[in-house]
Amino acid sequence: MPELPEVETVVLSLRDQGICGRRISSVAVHWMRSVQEPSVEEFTRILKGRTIQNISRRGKFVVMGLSGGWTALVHLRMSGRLFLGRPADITKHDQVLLKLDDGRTLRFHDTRKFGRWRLTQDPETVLSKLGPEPLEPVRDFHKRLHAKSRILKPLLLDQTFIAGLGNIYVDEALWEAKIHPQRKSDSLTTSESDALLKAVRKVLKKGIRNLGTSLGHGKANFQLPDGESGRNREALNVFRQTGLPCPRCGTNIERIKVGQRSTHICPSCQRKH
DNA sequence: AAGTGTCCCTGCGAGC
DNA sequence: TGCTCGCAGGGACACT
Repeated sequence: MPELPEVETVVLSLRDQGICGRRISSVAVHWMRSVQEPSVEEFTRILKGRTIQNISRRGKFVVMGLSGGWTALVHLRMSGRLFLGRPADITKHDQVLLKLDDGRTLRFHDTRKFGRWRLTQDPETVLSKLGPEPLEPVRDFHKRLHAKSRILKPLLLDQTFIAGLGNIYVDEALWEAKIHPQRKSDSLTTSESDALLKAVRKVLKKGIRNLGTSLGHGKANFQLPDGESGRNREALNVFRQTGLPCPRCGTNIERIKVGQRSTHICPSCQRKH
């Protein structure tokens, strides 16, 4: 499940492989709903002939700046991947294909078909709704936690509160900060809020260093654009570690439900009260 | 305002 | 072996 570190890894990798400056020579959309806006016809017509000028990340969005003032926003959701490869590599679940002028093809591969592309001249309409970037200076984190009375985990997953976190890194951060996911956001002390933000940064940076987390058994859900998979899975402390000893205290990790999401905690380190 | 339920999808593991 | 079934999960949206 691509979260901030996985999206960052994809962006850096595509940039590293020289995607910037390449011209899109043709476009093919195999699953219509992979394109959220505009219509598939317009999407294809507008993209064709444009140059990819830059690529970056905002929250979990891949942001591609194109010639002529257009921007492509790609959200990978559950299973989306972006590969740069030869046309011969094309496989079953490639939903959107951009053929480039150097002979390579940018492939949007998405087995579960939840991923979405948007092509817009005003990306801020979408991006301005996102909360702050956790790896940049975050102002008034404690104050913002106390401005609401929300259950902590769903709040951290809310992209308008803070951008880029998903199920994996929220569980890891809450464990790191020794805070129970069902605590109310306005119950945290200032030192707990500080510890939480530090923990969020720590787990995200570690995820990026490890080139992302690949899950699944054998088949990686997340892969780098060149087909390699991240190695952060081995670095996880609680996520999908149910029944295994907590690396800090040895108590068995438990799996609970918080807001319909499976959640992993150490019942000794993370107390509700 | 905060929380719950439903939908979108496919692959996988469990149970028979 | 081969089938069905339920689950996972980010985000949008309707509803309470």
